[in-house]
Amino acid sequence: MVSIKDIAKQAGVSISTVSYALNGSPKVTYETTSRILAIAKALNYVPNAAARSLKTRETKIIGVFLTDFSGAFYGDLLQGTRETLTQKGYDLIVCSGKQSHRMLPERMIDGAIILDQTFGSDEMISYADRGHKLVVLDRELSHPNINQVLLDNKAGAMLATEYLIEQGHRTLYAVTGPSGSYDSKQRLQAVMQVVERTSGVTLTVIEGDFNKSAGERAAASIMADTNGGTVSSAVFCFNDEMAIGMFNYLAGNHPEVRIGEQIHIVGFDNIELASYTQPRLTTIDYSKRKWGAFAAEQLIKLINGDTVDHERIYVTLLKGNSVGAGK
Amino acid sequence: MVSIKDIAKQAGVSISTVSYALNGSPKVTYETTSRILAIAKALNYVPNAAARSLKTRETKIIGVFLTDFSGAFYGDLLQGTRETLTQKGYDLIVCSGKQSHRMLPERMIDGAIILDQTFGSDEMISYADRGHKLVVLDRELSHPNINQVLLDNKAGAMLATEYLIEQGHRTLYAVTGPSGSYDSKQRLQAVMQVVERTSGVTLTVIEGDFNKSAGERAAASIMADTNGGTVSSAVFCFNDEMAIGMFNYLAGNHPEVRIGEQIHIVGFDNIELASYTQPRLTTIDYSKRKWGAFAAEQLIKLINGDTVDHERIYVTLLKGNSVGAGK
DNA sequence: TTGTAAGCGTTATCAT
DNA sequence: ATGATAACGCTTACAA
Repeated sequence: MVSIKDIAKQAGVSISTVSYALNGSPKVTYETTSRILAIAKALNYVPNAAARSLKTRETKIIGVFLTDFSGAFYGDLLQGTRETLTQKGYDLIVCSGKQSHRMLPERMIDGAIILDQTFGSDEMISYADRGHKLVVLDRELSHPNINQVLLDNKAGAMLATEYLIEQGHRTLYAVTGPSGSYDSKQRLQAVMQVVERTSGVTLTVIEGDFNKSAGERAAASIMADTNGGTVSSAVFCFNDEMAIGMFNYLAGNHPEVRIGEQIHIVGFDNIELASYTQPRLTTIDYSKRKWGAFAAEQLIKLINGDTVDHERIYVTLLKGNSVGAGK
Repeated sequence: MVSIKDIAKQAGVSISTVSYALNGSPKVTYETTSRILAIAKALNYVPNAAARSLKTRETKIIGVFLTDFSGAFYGDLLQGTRETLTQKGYDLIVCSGKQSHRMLPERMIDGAIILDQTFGSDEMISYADRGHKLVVLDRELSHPNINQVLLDNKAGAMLATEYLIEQGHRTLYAVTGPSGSYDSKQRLQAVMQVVERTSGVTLTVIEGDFNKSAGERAAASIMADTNGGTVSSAVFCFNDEMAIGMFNYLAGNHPEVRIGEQIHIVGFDNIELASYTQPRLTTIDYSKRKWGAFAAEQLIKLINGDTVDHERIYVTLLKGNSVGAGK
């Protein structure tokens, strides 16, 4: 491995001069600087990150922590994050799994953006207490070193529920996320709020887990409830994944039940797949890229010691054909 | 930041004893070890990655480099990689973009798995020359420090082409990837080989780029060619993404043309979306998880100085309903 | 303008 | 069984 020491030797100067030169310090003559740069290039010199960050106590790398790499959902978010970070002079790495948590306390990254239910809040707080900077995307967490960038879940859930009611539906179902999910809790609260202030509406809550299989199970249960779709029903799945599971189940087991006629379905997230369902899924849309970009921005501010308010990502109702008018 | 120095002071021992104790060396008494461990925990001690890897010259982290984070395609691959790496005591980070290339030469990672067309082969070779270990998933590269784990592109392309011919189709189209793509080149070669040894088959090659839009353009061009689908045609899209672009274009612009009847389509990759197309896309399938796992395994072997042969991922034809019999 | 030297937090060799 | 100490490659006062 070639180090600044080797360059110094070659150039006949001291290592500090080399260091200054490499970092473009004006303290070194243009002449020596360019000579040193030339030698560095000739020797194929590459700085050693470990040595540098041992000294500077920063790595210029931000970590994004996800539950898994299933991607479909995260692509745009990461793209948005990366763009912003690049522009601020930071690099981005994506991590998943308990093992990789160490990257933050061990200082391999300068900060973390977290969208990972399995990441403990207490764990995060203990990191924050030690001075590490975090942005959370999936929970509320109050700490000077933690910022939140959250979806406007309540607005989304209200939009969805009100739309179903507006369309004349009175037999509502809500398929939730896993019990620990902040997003799911928020959505359910909003749904109940809307239902409570509307008379004549019945709501059945079905516990799900944000996976396709939960959507299938929910569909089965609803079919049992509604006499095989004879009674019309309107379902708000708390994410698109489950809505699609529901589509699949119905297509496979009840081909006679038509979505948007006997059963009406709304999702949440507007994932890519949602635009390929037949009929097109009605869902809650928001800019995943902006979400990622905001998170990055907030994190950099935290790192720079700027004050930051929590951010909120606004959502809209995207009307597809999976919801029709109630009779 | 609390360091082993602090622990040493508290415990009234030297830093070397602390270091040994923390690393579970048998040189230190069980007594002192447990005392030191207790103090470390009490002080909330976390080792500093930079300092350690400055000394040990390793980070126990592997980087996977992708063209982008669009995920849909990479989820399983990364999952497979991560499982294998975890088992071998390594962590995984996912990187994308030119910026992040520095991680390898700067020794922030112990090795790299590369599936990124934009990563220069010459760049990789220069890294390999300096002793860095790489596994490439998207090109052939001969170097003692580089291993390849490649798809069996030829087999896949042959399966697809032969199937189309077998089904009685004679007017074939091939929609390729971008000109630089190794996978695309391999597939095209195999297609041509099959076509050349079969009489009465005409092949038209349409240049694509692995994106949906290329599939749309190709569809338009084929429609023009075949008098709006009046003449039957059979298309091998070199990936599913383009095949789906083709589905979209046809659904939007030629609803009267039925896939699997007037036009027959085969894809490559069997991405998740492929199972949602109507009709189900016929495609070339392979285990993405196994691909990732192999790559990880090979890389660890390289790092350990073991000898490694190149690996190959086998593929199969997955029959959907997007190809029917030719008349 | 350039050099000297201390120090970042570890590991590991050599003494004791 | 434990301690002193050098070293890893770099940054940065401070001195010259």
